Amino acid sequence: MPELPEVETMRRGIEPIVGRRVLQLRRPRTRLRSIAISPRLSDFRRRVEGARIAATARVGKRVVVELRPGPNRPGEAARGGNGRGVDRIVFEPRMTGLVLLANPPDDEHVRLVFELSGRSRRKLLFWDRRGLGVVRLLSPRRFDEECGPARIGPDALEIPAAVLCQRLAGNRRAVKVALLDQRAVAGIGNLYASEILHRVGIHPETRCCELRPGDWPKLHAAMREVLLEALRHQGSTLRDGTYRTAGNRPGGYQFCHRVYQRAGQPCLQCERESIVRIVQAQRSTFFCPRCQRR
DNA sequence: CATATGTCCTGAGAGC
DNA sequence: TGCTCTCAGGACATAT
Repeated sequence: MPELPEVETMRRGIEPIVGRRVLQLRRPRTRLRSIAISPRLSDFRRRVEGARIAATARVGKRVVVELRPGPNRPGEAARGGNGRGVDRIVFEPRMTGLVLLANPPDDEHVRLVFELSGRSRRKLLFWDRRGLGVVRLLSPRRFDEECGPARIGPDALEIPAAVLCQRLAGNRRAVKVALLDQRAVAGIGNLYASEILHRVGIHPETRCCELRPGDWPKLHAAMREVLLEALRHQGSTLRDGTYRTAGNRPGGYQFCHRVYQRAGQPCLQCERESIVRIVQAQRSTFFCPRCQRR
C-alpha cells in the first residue's frame, strides 16, 4: 500500500525522465482486467505522444508527471512553459501499483508502458498486481478538480502543527480513522497511521475531539518523524513483497516497524505487553495497550 | 453537513 | 496435493 514515503521514493526514482520525450504509449494485452485510465487510450496517446516531460511531483499518494507540449501540438506551445497550462500524468498506485523505471517484478502485471526518448531507450512503467490503481492524463482544470485542495488536503510533510490541529480537533471519529482522511491531511495510510500513534503514545480509538490541545504538537512531531524515517529507508516492503522502488528494489523500513503486522509480538517500547490487532473502519490497526492508553 | 459502510481487484495463505 | 475460502486496504460511491 504505497503511502507518502513509498510514493515519494518512487517519484525520486523516476526523476531521470525529466527532459525526455514520450515517444509511444502502450497498453500490453494480458489475461487480466485492464486498469482504469482516462481519457481512453486513443485520446491519451494523442495527447501524450511527442510531449516532453517537464517535471515530476507528488500530491499525497499520487505521482505526478508534468508535460510540455510536443512538436505534434504546435498550437499548444503558446500556453505551455509556466507549469500551469500543461497536461499532467497522474499515477495513483492505490494498493499494489508501482511506477517503475526498471524491469518490473513480472511482465503479466505491466499495465502501461511509456517509451521514452534518449539513447538508453528507457521505459516508464505502471505495474499493478491487483489492478485497483488508476492512471489519468489531466488538463489543468481537471487536475485542479482531481488533485486540488478540495480533494486532497495539505501534505503530511508540509502541514504546520496548528493547521493539523485545526483540521482534525473537532472531529468525532477515532484518531486512527481520521488520519486516513486524505482531505484532512494527505499521505498517511493504514500502515503509518498505526506507527505514528504508537510513537506518540495515543490509543488509536481515541476520538480526535477527546485529545487535549497539547497532544496535537506531539502527534504532529511523531507524524513527521515516522514519515521522514520511512522515507530515509525508501519505504516499507511488506511480507507480500509488492512494494518496490522505481528501480525495482525493496524498501527497508519494514525492519523498523514497531506495531504494524506485529500482533502477538512484544512491544519494543515497553518490552512487557504484546502488540494487539483490532479492526477500525474495516482496516487493521495495531497498537500496544500499555504504551497507548485511552 | 459529518460519519459509516460497501465496492472494486488479484494472489497469498489457511484450512480441510 | 489441490481445492475453497478469507483477507489485504486506497479511494470513491452510496447510505445513514
